[in-house]
Amino acid sequence: MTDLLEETQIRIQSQGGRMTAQRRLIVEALQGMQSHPTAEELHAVVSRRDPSLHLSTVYRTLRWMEGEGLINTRSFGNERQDRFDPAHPSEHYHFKCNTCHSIQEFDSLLVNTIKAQFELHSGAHVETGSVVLYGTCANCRSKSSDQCADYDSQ
Amino acid sequence: MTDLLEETQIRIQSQGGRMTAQRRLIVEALQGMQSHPTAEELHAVVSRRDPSLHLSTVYRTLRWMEGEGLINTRSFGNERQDRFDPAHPSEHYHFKCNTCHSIQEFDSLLVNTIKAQFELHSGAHVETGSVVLYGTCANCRSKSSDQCADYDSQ
DNA sequence: ATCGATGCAAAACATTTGCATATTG
DNA sequence: CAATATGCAAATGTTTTGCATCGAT
Repeated sequence: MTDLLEETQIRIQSQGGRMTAQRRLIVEALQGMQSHPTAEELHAVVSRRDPSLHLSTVYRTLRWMEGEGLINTRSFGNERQDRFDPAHPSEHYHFKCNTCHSIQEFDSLLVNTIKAQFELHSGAHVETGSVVLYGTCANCRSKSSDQCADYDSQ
Repeated sequence: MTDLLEETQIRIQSQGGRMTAQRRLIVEALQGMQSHPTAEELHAVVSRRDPSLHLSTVYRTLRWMEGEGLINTRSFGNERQDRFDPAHPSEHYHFKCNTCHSIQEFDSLLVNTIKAQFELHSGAHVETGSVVLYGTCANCRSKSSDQCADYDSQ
């Protein structure tokens, strides 16, 4: 998947859908912000360009893209809201900083080993896996602990 | 933690709290059902013994236990509701069957390796990790595919 | 012109909270 | 008796949905 907008175009047309200004804004915004916004965060961004673009349209577009496999929906830690993640072709995993709440992606071949081990001892067939690590990111570690406190909201 | 009810007793008393019939029912039910019930599933169980026990009491008890570290709150897959997991002393991981939606626990030393690798290449400090595998459990695999379809609700 | 997408408001759903009452220690 | 926990109802926050209207093809 080279370009999310382009791929979205194709999917829309292939089912007689319509590319609207709203959809374009939403997909571009999602591409533009790295990391994994909530629907509201995404809405805040697109609102700057089109203040009348409604939150429900953001949700509808995101859920449709999810159904198309263009994005993935994830819930981290104890956050109440869903986060939306452009669906990279290969499975990847996440680290979330408990201090600044930023999310990093990473990959690890060991997850395949974990899957294989579990399949072997349980008889299950494993299709996908989610790994989320929690801790303190390098950036927050380098700050003094009292500075970090300022970031510890939400 | 040998016995959840016993440990809960101790925590309650150590802070001038009170062991009520409701709390006892909730903790016993949580111990009794293996796996990871939602607040509503737990409420359904305790309701059979005390129909007037309110859902909000279940939530309040569960959240208090969570704060005490007696249980963990988890959200699996795209489920809307939280699930509550008696906090075993050591970290453990989960497999969820996409067909019957049952949850199995497992352990793997490899997760520590994944953590260490990520720490090394990112400079972060990793405290905890969550791993959830998804697929088809041994039980569902042994059934024919059309039988499985009956279980595929929600 | 047609049919799909949007904005809006209301519904749905999970969870939390305020408060009067009941219960525990 | 005093303080804590409960039941209930109402509030909160997130996501979904019905419907009249708008807009893309």
